This record gives sequence, structure tokens and C-alpha cells, in this order.
Amino acid sequence: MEDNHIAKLSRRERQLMDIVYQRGRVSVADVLEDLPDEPSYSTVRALLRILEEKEHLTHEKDGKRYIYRPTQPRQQAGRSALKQIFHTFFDKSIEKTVMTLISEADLSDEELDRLSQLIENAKKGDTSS
Amino acid sequence: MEDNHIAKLSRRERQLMDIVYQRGRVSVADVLEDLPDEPSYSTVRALLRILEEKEHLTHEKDGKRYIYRPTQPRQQAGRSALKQIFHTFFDKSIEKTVMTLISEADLSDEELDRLSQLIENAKKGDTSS
DNA sequence: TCATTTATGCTAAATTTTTAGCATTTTTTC
DNA sequence: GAAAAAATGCTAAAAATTTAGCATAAATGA
Repeated sequence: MEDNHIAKLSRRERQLMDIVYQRGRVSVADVLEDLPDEPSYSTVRALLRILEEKEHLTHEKDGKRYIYRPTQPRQQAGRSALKQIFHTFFDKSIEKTVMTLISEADLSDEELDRLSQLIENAKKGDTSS
Repeated sequence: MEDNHIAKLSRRERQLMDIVYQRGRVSVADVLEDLPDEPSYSTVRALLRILEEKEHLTHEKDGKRYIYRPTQPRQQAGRSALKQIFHTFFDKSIEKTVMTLISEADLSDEELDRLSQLIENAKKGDTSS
């Protein structure tokens, strides 16, 4: 169950999951706030319920209202999303991908140094943290 | 029109676009080959036509059959896909993203050296190539 | 306590997506 | 050059997604 079954989501479902992953945990109102084309309250609730049925979300009660969280941890979901992109657009080349990230960002020298450090550590076989 | 309007695609449409970006250019048969749940020839054709209407694809004739290509260049599409992931799952942190990429890949020392080099170049203000 | 507000539960309609069929055109092959 | 094979053009049905409405329950506050 490591797989990218997030790819099977419908358009709207994906949009909701993105919001959930950005926020970490959400109420119906939160989601509504982040949706640019204000659908109705009912609509959002229905979608959250469906996502819960499909086991992409769980909810707990916070006082009177529901708070939803993703079932798949953020990091894991991120990793598999990243892998997908990297396959489709960057020929599975880490270099191409990193290059694109760096050129996108206009990093300070300090940040670049930290990246170097990261790579040095990897070289020593330390892939943790 | 730089935006991620690829996010507005339906599930099936996205799946097709992924195939197109992986292959660069495709015939109907190519797409069919890459779809795990063999839909009919007609189905794929209809989808390609729709994607063309929406201007995500163009086609040209290669002998008797159509060859489809994305209208948005691969690199541009990749960049915007990457940006999305990086926003949603990695708190807009280049470091987190690169770290994940590296840990995913089990790179050789040689490859890591090339990455270091990449970063050195960036430090010198060279964000080209 | 009782009215108001703010939630959820459930259901069904509207819309969009997905699919495939049949007709026609172009290419190939004998 | 006629039959078969391999494309595309167009249309419409089936399935899935998306939406919102109405009923009900829980919390709030005067």
C-alpha cells in the first residue's frame, strides 16, 4: 500500500487533498476558505465524506466540529508525488530535478552551503534526517 | 498563461498527459500500450481530441497516422509540477525537497560529486544550463 | 428554557467525464 | 484495381463526479 493511489483521485478530490496536505488538518470552513470558486458548504462536506470513505482522510471531533487529517503521512505522500514528477518530466534524473529546483529558487549562498553539506553527508552514506 | 492549468485536467486526461510527457510524442497506439486498463481505441482517440481542443496537445501527420505532442514544453510543465509538489508537501523548502530526492535515489559518489558541482556553479551566480 | 446559530446526515439532481459504436477515409497488399 | 486493414470523424449512451437541498442534532446565549 505504498503506491501512488492518490493518482486515482478525481480533480476535485485532488484539490481538496492538496489543501489538506498544505494545512495538515482542516475543518470544513478551512477548506471552503481555500477553494477559489466558493462551492457550497454541503458540497465540501460531501467531498470530505467521500475522501474519508476512500480512506484518504480521517476525522476527529474538535468540540462540535470535525477536523480532518490525511491518513497517509505527509512525507510519504510527498515522496511519492515527487517520484512521479521526476519520472514523468525529468527522465528519472536527480540532477535535472535538483537543477530545476535550484534555478527556480534564487537561493542565498548560505542556503547553497547547507545544500552542499547535505550532499556531503549523503556521500558519507548518511541518508537519514 | 504560465500557470498550472494542467491541474484542471480530469483524471483520465492527466493520465494521458503523463504518458505524452514521458514519451515526448505519441500515436494512439502508443498511448493504448501504456494504459494498464485497456480502454478501446475510440476512447483514447476521443480523449486525445479533447486534449487537443483544450490546447494541451497538437498533432501532425506522420504518414497516415496522427502523432501528438504537448503544446507546453516539457521543461516548463515539469517546473510547474515540481513547484506545486514543493509547495504542498515540502513547506516550500528546497532543502527538504532535495533531501527527499537524494534519499530516494541511492546515488553513487560520482553522481553526488556532480551535484556538488551543480551547487558550486549556482553559488557563482550561474543558473544556466 | 427556548430561539438561534452552527454543525452533521442523508438523498437526489445536474453536470462532467469516460466510453464505445458506426460511418467514412486512407493506406496497404495481393 | 479491388479487398482488407488501419486510420480518423462524429455521435450518443453509460458511468462517475460534483453539487446542493432539506432534515436533524448539538451548542450557544439571551
